[in-house]
Amino acid sequence: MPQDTVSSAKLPRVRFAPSPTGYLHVGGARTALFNWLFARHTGGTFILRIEDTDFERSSEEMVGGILEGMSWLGLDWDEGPFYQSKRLDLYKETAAKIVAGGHAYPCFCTKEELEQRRKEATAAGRPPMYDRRCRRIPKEEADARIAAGQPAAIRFAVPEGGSTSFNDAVFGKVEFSNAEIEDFVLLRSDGIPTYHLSVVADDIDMRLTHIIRGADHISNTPKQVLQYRALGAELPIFAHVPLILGPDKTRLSKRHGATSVIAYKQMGIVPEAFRNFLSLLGWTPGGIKDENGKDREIFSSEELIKLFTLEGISKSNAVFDNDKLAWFNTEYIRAYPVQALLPLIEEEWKLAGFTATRSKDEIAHAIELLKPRARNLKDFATAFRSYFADEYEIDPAAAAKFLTGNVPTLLVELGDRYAAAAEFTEASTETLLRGFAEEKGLKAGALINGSRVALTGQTVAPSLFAVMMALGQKRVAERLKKVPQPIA
RNA sequence: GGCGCUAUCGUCUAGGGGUUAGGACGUGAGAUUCUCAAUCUUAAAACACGGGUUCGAUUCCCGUUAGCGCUACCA
Repeated sequence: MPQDTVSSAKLPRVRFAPSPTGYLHVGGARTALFNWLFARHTGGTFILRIEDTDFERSSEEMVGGILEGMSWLGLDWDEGPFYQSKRLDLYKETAAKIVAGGHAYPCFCTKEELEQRRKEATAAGRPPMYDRRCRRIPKEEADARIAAGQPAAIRFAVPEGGSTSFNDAVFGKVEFSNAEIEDFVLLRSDGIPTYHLSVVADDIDMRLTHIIRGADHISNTPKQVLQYRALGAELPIFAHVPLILGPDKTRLSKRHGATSVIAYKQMGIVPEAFRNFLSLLGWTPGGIKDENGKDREIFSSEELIKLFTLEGISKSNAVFDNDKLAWFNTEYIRAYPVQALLPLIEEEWKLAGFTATRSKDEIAHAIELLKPRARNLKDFATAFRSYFADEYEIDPAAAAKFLTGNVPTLLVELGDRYAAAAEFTEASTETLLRGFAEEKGLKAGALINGSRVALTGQTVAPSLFAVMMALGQKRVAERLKKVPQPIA
């Protein structure tokens, strides 16, 4: 046995820390997924932390939405959810420690004053950074003003010279001149921490080892590094993940359509498909070949966990491609065993207020038949309705294409033949139809296509005789006899 | 504007000092003729630009351009 066995203290601890100011969006979900994958890959701990210190914009409802999205994606966490709103004491203590160390000071400027000065600075072409005027207030005076009840925010005293850098696991060394970093607010005058303080306080308190988050946080990182130093805490490893963009290459937002993860569920996307698709946005296992020597794209959760590394994260932003997601979805639906698909389909039926009037076996048979042609779970409640219930619409376009001439009339007669047929197998139904077509002197194809529309209401369907087997003799006969006749 | 980051087909990406620059999605064409958004075959499609370094750069370095991010008592 190696004497230096892995102690649990060494295992990675990571977190997903959404702000409940909206539903779980695609970008957040991807961040959560990467953290989860990393934790599961390394045997580490995945923590969920709700960053709800913006009381005006946060809501419990949004927390519920985020949790719902996480569970839909199958991302389970080991600790939490922790709520920052319940940990305010920790932030106050942390701020006090930074002040005590001489790295922060009270600031008496009001929000209005600051805004005014910022406006002036911008107008004058100067950088709109805080001018640090309160930093020069003597300690006695500051103490006196606080004692007198004047509200004060706590600002971090950023070093005047030099630079602050960190080694990012994705981007490498990133350096910022301290002159570019303003004396940011740690604690607001009402005692509520800002993001800058609460992340650091929590990340230290929760003993996080790796901070995997969106690249939009790169610019914030030096502010956090400064606090780690002021607190004498060990720096975690930062890994910034490139952003997900819309088709127009701007940051993905509502303008691009669905951004909430739950919206994809509602569109009939299978969670594993979504997860697989998301995992490959901004990350690559590095050219894993399939048996044909082609790069693989379909990976099970287990494979993803096994393959995931921080090194595989790419540096450039990725565009969210709905077409590719749709492809993953069809691949997953196709590959799913019926038994796995059934509960998902049943949920769709429920949502559509639909009741399948079929036996379990008939349902399973139909699903198996339909899987290769499904684009999403919704299809089973809409386009494929005729396989599961007897009320269904005939697509007018399909009727216009194939229920023409004397075909409808002949289909009625064909219905009688099927009703009277002694045998009803895939082979026998085909023989019967082809014989009937020959007898009537027209191409079998015309009757096949017409039958398909009459039987399913659709032009997209499996092989007609397979469809007949799924429907059964009685329904085939009835539906053919009920085929709508052309009005003229 | 300032600061930071990035740059391979339309999109996701593999690759990496010498390659016919590979795959996938999407798109085009053909096949199947029992339809189809299914299936099969096939085609078009990329190293942003300019300088270096080098025998040789798509690959390494610098610059330009473009894109994105940050620039709050939001997170």
